Amino acid sequence: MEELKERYLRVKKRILDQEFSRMNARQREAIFSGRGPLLILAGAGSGKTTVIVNRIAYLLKYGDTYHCEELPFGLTEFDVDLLEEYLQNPNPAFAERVSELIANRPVSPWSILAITFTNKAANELKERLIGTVGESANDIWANTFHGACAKMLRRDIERLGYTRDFTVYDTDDQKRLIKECTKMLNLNEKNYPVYQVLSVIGRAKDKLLSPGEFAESAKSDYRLSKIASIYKLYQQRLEAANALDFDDMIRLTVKLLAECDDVREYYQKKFQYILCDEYQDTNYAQYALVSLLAEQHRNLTVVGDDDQSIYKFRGATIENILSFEEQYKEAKTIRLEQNYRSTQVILDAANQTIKHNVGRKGKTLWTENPGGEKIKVFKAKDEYAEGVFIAEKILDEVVRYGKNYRDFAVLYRANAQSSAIETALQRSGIAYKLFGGYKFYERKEVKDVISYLGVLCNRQDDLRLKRIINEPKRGIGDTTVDVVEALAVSSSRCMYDVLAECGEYEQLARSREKLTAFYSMMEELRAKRDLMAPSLFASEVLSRTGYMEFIIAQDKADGRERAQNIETLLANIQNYEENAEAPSLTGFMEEASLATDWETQSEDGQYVSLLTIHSAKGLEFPVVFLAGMEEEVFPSSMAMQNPDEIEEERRLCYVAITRAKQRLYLSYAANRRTYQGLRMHFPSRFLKEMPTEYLDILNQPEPVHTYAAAGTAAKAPKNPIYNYRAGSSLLSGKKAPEPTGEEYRVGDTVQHAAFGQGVVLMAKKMGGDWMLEIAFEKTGTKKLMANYAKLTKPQAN
DNA sequence: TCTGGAGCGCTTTTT
DNA sequence: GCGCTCCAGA
Repeated sequence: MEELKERYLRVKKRILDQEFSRMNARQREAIFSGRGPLLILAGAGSGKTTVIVNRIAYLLKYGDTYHCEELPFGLTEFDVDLLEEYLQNPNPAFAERVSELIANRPVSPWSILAITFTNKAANELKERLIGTVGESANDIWANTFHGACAKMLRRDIERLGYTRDFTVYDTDDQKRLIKECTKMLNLNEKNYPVYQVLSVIGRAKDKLLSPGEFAESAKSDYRLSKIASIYKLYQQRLEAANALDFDDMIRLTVKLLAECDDVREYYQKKFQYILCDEYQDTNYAQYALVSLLAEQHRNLTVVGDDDQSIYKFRGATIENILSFEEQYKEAKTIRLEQNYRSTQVILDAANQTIKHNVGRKGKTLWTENPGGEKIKVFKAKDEYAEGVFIAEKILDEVVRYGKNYRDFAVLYRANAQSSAIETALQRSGIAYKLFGGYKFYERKEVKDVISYLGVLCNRQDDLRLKRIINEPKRGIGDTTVDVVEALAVSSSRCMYDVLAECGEYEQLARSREKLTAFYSMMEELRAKRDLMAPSLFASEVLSRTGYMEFIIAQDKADGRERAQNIETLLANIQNYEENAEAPSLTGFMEEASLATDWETQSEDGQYVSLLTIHSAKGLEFPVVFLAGMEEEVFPSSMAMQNPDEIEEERRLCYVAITRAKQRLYLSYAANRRTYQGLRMHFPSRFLKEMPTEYLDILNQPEPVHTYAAAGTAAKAPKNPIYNYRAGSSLLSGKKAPEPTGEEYRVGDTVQHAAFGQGVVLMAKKMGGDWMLEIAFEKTGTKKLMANYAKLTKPQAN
């Protein structure tokens, strides 16, 4: 008997090892690691997602069997013989019986919760799960944090005093509401700019601070306590509107689980295994959520990499990963350091770059892929030329290496950078797909339609009611709207309810007719809401409200495009209807508010991907272009004041580099148009941080007049990238300015009495003087007026 | 109540 | 370069 057990356990492990033999030993350890908390410290490209997918596949098929010492009931010698035979010669005919013999209480798909951050990552995970375990993967909860929370809230939010028809407010809605609150409190919008207030409130919510708690903590700070009062009002308004912002979705789910024992127990029991990807990017609220859910089974797997923490701005705290072992004393930690994605050259460049960060745990990635091509660096004269370079290289690679469009990604720091690249790709006829950016659901006309539908689902939504009550124009002006709102506030009702009884109010006498007409139209539509399919209902709304007509009638240049966007919206609703299990209008609205780039899944994929580095996180591409490698672009000018933020930018750079499997192109523009106008740009410090031995400078800049030409001994760094040239080519086309006084051009070297020597980044003629932006060698970038600052130009030539 | 024009300040990154 | 706000005028 004893012998049988030993034989069984040995052969079981060997079969499992064999089945997962494509994984390395560390990865297998992670996959087979049984119950209990597990921390996987996974470097970029170390097969993190593969481990998650395989771990889930293992759990579904075998349960936690690898370390299990029990024998299956009624195991016979014959069974063990079969297993041993199968190990030597895996005959598919016996596969099922073998699984049966090996498995130990397989886990059901619906008992697994896998959480990611971005939609893109969630979709990727879902697809790979379906590819690995088949259709049963659809029952796995593989969602973003917000997606998972929305699911839980739809079910039980009534316990918190909201109704199930709650609306999800996006950032634009949030901003409008905050603006209103700021005004209501008689605070000056200049002193309390929306985006600042928004971020303070967001950070408070990330920490699960209620308005009261936040006010308490902000007591000693006048400004913060004012913001606390905005927060308080904002939250009241949200609740009155039966609306949740993104942060509320997490916060309220935590609240729901903390306050309702039965709900908590339900999910704690349900989710036997919880896996959380990108754990380094979780904030406190998300940490609390995961902890609560995992409390009972304690089968929590978190995966993370401190070098890839790039969401500090959103309240992410690295402590969550650092303290994991403390929180779960029995936790097991596995480090994955072997990289399967990139070539050694790419890895070395990434390692060298991230080494410049002080605050990190330290980790060295290695790979068995030796060598690799050098990283190609290109200097473009401006952002459009950068796009042209990328387009040319893509076509070149397609021809030379037989690559498909889908093998390429163009990454950039900020969405605004995409347009020049798009133009170039379009002109070259390259199919591309833009991820994120100006999101479809943020377009005015789309948002208007969504607002109509929103009010029709959730009558309490004053914010959206105000948006559409006079769109198209119905003669209901601001004054009337203000009166309705005031009446609503004073009677603690919503504006829609006031409209219902507008006949009773003396103040509304003049606009009564118009208000009633609007109200009865909305009521008529509301009555039809549940009788029609969502897409049909939406078209009905469009025609009945006159909105579609209104859009078409605007025969502006973008009228067609707007109409088309609305058509797309209708198509999306239809598409949702066909795919959702139980389609409903609210269901659609939820998807619309969360899934920003959802239409991406269902395409054939023959396109180049254009996306920000943030949204490229967790993805990989054979060939990566990293555009805009310039100071003030990347690192972003917003981050340059603060060393901590520079480190975050550097981690972002690390993420970007490590997306590439085979080849990496870095490009930068000597001149770039931003909203500040055309400006000269310096190459990014991150380029300088990469050892030149890994770089292949594609266009050796011609010998140029740099600092040296201006009289200073050659101080230019040895790295050839730093031989920037006066980027005057773009400006030189202009007429020569009249010869009075000194002329300034971008790229000129100038001397200032106090600041020393510098290079002109931007020059604008203003009156008789010049407004200059100058990068001084010692003191950094300054804006000055030329005459006032008494600049001199050392004579060159 | 609606429209148009001037003026200003702004966007980093995601859900 | 854009979008928002403010203000004047119909």
